[in-house]
Amino acid sequence: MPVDAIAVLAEPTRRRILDELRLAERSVGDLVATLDLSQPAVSKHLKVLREAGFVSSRTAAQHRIYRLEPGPFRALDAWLAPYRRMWNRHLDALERHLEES
Amino acid sequence: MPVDAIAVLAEPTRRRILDELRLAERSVGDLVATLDLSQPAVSKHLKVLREAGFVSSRTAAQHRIYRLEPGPFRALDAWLAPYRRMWNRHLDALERHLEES
DNA sequence: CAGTTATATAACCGTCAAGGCATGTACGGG
DNA sequence: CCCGTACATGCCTTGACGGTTATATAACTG
Repeated sequence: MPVDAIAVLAEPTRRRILDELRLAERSVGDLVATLDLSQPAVSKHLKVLREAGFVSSRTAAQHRIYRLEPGPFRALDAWLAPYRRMWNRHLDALERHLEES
Repeated sequence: MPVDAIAVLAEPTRRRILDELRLAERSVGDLVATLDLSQPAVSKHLKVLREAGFVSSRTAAQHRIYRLEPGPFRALDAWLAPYRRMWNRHLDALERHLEES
């Protein structure tokens, strides 16, 4: 991975942007309006998200439309997988315990 | 959530600690040895992980044994869920495309 | 209970990243 | 073409965070 996907997600504002984009594509201006943040700040976060592969942009007239890209989310899911196995073991143990009682 | 679980995971050293603990419980000294980091640094990371619920500790003689706790991992998985739906839609679209060809 | 081992905390420092303002750039409309 | 709109970039300040050294606390050991 070129940049650290999890570190990118650590920023709450960036997660808010992703939540917005999960619902629909958005222009930068749209995001500025809904996030109540300065336009440069939003653009900078979008740059970080873009370089980490979380979003892509296309130019539509004088607007830039941003959309989600699934790749890094899948990478995060893959990172989580071994831990998921762990908590499934916990669940199994709990089930066995419940069956015994 | 009291603390931001994703921000806690943003630190590479903390992820290394979690990777170690995924394999087995470890004392602080064990972690210091395998991570090649000062003992205070490790203790501070463990404190952050503890307060975020990623690990718990028990006292065994003069050692403190740390172990993973699944809770925050499950929370992260839950956060990821709506995005997982998104990339599954992508997969569905890809499958339809392949069927058509 | 004095010394030693294992871990936690304190104080300090350097770095880095997020935000604001000012400015640059690109694109369209008149 | 030139102006206005939409967005990006540069610069600066500030606050949060990770690391180190030094010190405090806790628990076993003889």
